[in-house]
Amino acid sequence: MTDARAATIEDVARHAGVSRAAVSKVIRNAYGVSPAMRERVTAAIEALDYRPRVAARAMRGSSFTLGIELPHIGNPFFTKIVAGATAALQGTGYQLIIAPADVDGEEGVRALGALADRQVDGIIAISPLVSTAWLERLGTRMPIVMIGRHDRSENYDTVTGDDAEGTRLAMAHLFDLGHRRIAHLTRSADVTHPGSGTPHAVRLEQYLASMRSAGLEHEIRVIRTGMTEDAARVDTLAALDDDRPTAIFVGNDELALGALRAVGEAGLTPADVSVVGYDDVDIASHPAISLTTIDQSGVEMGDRAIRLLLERIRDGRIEPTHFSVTPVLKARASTRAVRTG
Amino acid sequence: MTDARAATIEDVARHAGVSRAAVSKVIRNAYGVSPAMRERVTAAIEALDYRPRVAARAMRGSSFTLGIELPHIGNPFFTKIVAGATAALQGTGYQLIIAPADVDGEEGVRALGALADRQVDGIIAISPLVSTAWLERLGTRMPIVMIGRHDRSENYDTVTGDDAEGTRLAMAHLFDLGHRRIAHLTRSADVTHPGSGTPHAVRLEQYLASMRSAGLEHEIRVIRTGMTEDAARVDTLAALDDDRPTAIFVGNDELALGALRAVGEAGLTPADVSVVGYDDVDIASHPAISLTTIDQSGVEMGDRAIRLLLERIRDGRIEPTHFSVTPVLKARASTRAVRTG
DNA sequence: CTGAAAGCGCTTACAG
DNA sequence: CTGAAAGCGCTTACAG
Repeated sequence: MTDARAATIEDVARHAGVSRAAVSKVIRNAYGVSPAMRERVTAAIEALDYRPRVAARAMRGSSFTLGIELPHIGNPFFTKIVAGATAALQGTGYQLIIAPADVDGEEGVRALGALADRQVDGIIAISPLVSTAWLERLGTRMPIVMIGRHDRSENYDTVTGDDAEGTRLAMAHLFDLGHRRIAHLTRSADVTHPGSGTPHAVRLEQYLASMRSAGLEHEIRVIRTGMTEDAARVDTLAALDDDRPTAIFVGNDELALGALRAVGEAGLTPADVSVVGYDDVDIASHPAISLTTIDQSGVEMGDRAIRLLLERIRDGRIEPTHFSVTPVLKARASTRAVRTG
Repeated sequence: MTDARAATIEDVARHAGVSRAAVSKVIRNAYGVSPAMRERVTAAIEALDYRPRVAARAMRGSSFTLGIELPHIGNPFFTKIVAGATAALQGTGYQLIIAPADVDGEEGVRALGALADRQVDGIIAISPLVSTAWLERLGTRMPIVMIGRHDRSENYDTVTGDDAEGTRLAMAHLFDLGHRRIAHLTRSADVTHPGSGTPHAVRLEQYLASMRSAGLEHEIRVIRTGMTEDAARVDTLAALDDDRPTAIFVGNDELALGALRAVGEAGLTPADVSVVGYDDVDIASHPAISLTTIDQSGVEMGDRAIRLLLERIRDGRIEPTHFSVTPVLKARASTRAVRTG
């Protein structure tokens, strides 16, 4: 009835006939509380349906909230990372909040800043488009795990896939199938800046290296596109010209789905143009899609990122840790032996 | 250098030689600030790289944060809702945080509670598995928009698809193709409880009604499954027995993809067993998938939910509003005319 | 083991 | 237009 405002710690203390400090201790499971007091307080909490305000707690202690910055919520690979993180958080008392940075590339700073402003106890940043210096500064303020990028720092942990190795696997697979004219479809130049350490940068560099060491420098062809499947479809379609490649190594699965769509729309099949993706999102294994790709276990990445964060928060770890997952080739029907003619 | 702790409003006030109240007014763009003072404060904010702590603001005013509860982050339809919401938030000064409830059905309460504990200024709840009474109580405390469920309340807004109409479109399409033996693949009984108003409940009821009014009561077959594509694959496979249906109307696209996979694994094609989904997720239109489905515009739902929330927060609207999007049939290759034999 | 008091960083009336 | 003071709901030393 008199539901006007939710109970506060003051209400609970009064109801139980104890001090606010005592209630606080019970809530936090702190030492120095008699069983009798614990019982009375617990009963009062129950009776008043009391829940501590996170904002008030955050002012003095911690917010029991971990934040994850998502560059593009439409990408199912990121979704797998979040699923892994969510599962790892079960029973820890911490809550995950996601800050989507969907709109454009510059939004990463905003999303990360928004998490910091909310006093989260730690942040997972997925291949954020911010400078190492910026992230390092944030890392002095709170625990950070960066997923994806290969640049390291004393101030934050990293969880990465071995993108060079993954790319080598993909290229070797195509070479084995007899392909020589292999194009690479990747994001715009600002995401693949050499030395930036982004997954896309590393994959591009290794693509170039693999082509060169196979003596195929003259066959190198880099196609640029945006962040979405549809952008990839449009840009692939434009690249299926007279001089078209026999295979395309694509920077990630979401873009590879667009490339596959383009191949179909051009009246071709994987027998004409093979497509390899990267990530192994769920739909890649669907028989109708059957996309050859590199599995880099997003679930494990999310799980690991949470563990690293909790180590810093609860165990007080300071030294940076760098964890790497091993990529695995998933050969499927979207890659075929090159036509001999 | 002395980056020990981030600047507070006190630091800014001192730097600018004004009171904290003055800084607060400038931040909030409140009335009664001379241009000169505004300029000095702005300069000080810039110089100190000051950002107000959200937790502190939330204690007195608002958190400028909106929360969205996601039942299952793996479902790309929910992802579209989030994308619509994110876009609608651009330039409003509000930030969206997502609370995933991925783990199991009961997690909805936890996720919603977590958002409430964080003093968000408003909440979007996607078909939450909580009672109307529970949600109503929450609605007295903060603005709420519920997406999906058809139950209404004086205390919150709703954004729904016309699930009965969408189901009618799907069933009419199958009838037109000559199907009679049409099964319905849906979630477990606790999600389709009659009268609960969940989308799955409404779709199930309309499936039954459509079958009955077509004189096909004896062909009714309801197959139950879990929340994931893989669960749907397994349960569909089990249903492709000697007495198998010629068509399956599936509760949503994610499950329909699993059903499609099962059809393939059973050595059949849509020419043997047609499949209709619901939602029109992106991959449904991929030529290799080509899933017939009902488009209910998740992006528009997310956009609308944000607008309704902001109306309550900023304009002080009190009367509940109910918004419905109109479903559209997307007929594709996963539905074929029934074989005459 | 228990509690009174200070303080976290803001906003909000209220004086001036 | 400007500022001093109270207060939001917690946690944290510090006494007792």
